[in-house]
Amino acid sequence: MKEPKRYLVTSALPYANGPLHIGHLAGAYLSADIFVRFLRLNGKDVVYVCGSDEHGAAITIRAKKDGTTPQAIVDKYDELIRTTFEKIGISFDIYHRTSAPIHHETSQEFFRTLNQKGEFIEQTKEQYFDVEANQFLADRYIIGTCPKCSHTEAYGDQCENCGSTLSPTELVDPRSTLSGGKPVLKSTTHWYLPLDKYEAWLREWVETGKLEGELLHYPEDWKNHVLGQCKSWLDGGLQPRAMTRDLDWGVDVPQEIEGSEGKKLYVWMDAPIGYISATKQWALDNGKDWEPYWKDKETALVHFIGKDNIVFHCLIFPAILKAHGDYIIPVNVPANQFLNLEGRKLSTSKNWAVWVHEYVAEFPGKEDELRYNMIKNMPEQRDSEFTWKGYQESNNNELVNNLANFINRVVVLTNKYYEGVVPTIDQDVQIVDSSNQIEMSYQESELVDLHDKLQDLGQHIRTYEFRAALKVLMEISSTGNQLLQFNEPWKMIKIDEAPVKVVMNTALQVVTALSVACRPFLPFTSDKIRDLLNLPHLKDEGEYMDILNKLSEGEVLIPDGHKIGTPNHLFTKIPDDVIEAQIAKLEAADKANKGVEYAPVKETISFDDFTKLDIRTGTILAAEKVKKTKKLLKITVDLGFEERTVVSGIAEFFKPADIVGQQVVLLANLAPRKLKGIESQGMILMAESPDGELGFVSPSEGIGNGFIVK
RNA sequence: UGCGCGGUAUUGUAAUUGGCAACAUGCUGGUCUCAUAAGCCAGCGCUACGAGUUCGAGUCUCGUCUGCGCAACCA
Repeated sequence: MKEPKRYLVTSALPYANGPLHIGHLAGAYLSADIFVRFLRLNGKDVVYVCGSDEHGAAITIRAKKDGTTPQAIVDKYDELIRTTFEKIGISFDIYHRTSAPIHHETSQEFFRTLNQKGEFIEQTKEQYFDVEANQFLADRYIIGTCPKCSHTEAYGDQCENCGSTLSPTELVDPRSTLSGGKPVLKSTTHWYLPLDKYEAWLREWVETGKLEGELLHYPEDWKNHVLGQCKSWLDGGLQPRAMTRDLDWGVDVPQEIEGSEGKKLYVWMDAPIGYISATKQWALDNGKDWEPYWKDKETALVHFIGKDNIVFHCLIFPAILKAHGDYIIPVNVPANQFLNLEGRKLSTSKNWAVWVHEYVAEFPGKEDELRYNMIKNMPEQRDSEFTWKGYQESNNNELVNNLANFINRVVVLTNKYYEGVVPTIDQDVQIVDSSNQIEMSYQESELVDLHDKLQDLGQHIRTYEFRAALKVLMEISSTGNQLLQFNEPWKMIKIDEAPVKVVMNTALQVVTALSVACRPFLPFTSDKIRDLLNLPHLKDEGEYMDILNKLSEGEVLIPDGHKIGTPNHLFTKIPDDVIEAQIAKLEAADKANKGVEYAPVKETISFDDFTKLDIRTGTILAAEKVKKTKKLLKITVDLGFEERTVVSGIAEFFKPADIVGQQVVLLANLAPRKLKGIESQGMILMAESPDGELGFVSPSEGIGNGFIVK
């Protein structure tokens, strides 16, 4: 495969329903930003697009809850997300939004074309409709009683209690989570994309990189988990997928199509096409032509996403593009895994997150410090973790002690010895090189080494190994520290000036190289280093390529006689109290969040209904984990007059050994039921907190076993 | 439950085809004084468990335990 003529890079569209947290950054934005900044520094033709995803039911529901309009919600978060990205230095060529007219037109055009080409299948199905909320309900918005285990809080697609897969119509006594009311079945027609029809070419394309005989990518360039998940889907057999929904907030199905009334495009017929409409808007704004970026085979299309989006970007969106015709499909989808925070999953609803807009407000001027730690811990191959302690350490030990300190040493010494002027050197003077060797060590050999490292760094970025690339950057800085250390210019200056000039000149070349090489990762720092060197800021127009060329031609990067600036600390240490405050804030937010939402009170029952229940006191005699299950414990309860075996889904919260002797309250006349082959004879009553934590309900001290509870 | 990706030093992470287990941090000792109590040098310490294939296994196979994800509109 040839070097592409141009690149079109996308990051997943953030949903305009909340602010950005560090998990978003780690997933789809920082990596893409590094990639495109590097391409620009190599003089490549690249367009980087993104935008707010502003449609869908969640936004409508949110608006209803907040007593406002969907448009207001979307405007608020689009603005917040947009400025947050800008502050943290994500360098989109355009950040668009899916509410823009040009996007509605583009996605409708896609739908129209697919419809005309006969790609869709129309199907009519019965779906639950919430009369009160006046909308059809997605499976997740319906809860009811599980037909298999009688769990009363089963979702429309699955029962979390027994794990069985359900369809909403199987639920006994279904109710809407929107209004709480009983939904009615109503028939509705949708357009389905027959993904099963595309399965063969999708499989060949993903697994071999070949499409219609043409090699489009090497599968070994794709990440393991990306290939794995695609194969998993393909092996499971692709199913036709509805491309329309009954919603009132989204892109209309084109009006001239029969039956389009009240129908909106499904998110996957909407959001990814946002990449295309964003490109169109960018072209309009800049007097360019958008089409080569999406239609020319010499364009490399790269989607940066989180792992939850893999199948949509690797299978469904390519299928849509190909079904439409004329469009290219992605050459790679370097999905990242997930970032955890202090040992727990990031969660917007539980407020367990570091919000990026808060970070930039609380740590002004420290954007690169966050970027650095996040790139260092980017979940490239597996889930990884952000901790405030780790952030502090990487800042203090690596950015301050290694990088900033090296640059500061060079600037200070240059000012001290040469009044800030880059010294002219004698090429024939030997120095000690950075591996502590003196044989054949002239400035030239040291600069060859620098050239190799820069090349190595670039190679890692091209193969989406951003952590490895960052490591090389820090090695360059370490090498600089060693160069100073081994040559000890502060001693040598008293003996012989010639080698000091060589060392300082070389160190200044390294600093200049760093100002360019750090650009993709630490854009703000790049500008600061350029200021220290009294060189113009980078314009991101091929400067990386330039310095590589210069080095291979044996030219210097910063000329003799150039007057540099005065010393200034690039990074400062972050003290313990700042970190402790952040951790405390996180915990406080988490605590404040607990117990906020109460489930609504259920339907009134008669006293007779209540008396049907036989509830008894008891004590746990023994407990053991049920093999091959996550949640189940087999528990033996003493009821005084007999012992009962009960299988209970509490293993996530209690260890078997800890609950022996626990007094409990047991529903004793519940119909026995087999769970994992063990007969459960009753139900231990538990209190469940709004976020799903369980606690025992137990009689007060001194109450014996087998007593009736009423 | 199926399927996918994992489990590596105190901690966080690396390891093209099976071939000396690497980097950062930490800790111990040494050294330097240009620099932000920074730098540099030396040392300490590791492949979840059990089996198999192999001259050789972190890597391949099987089993066990275990984390996460997808299926199920959170990057």
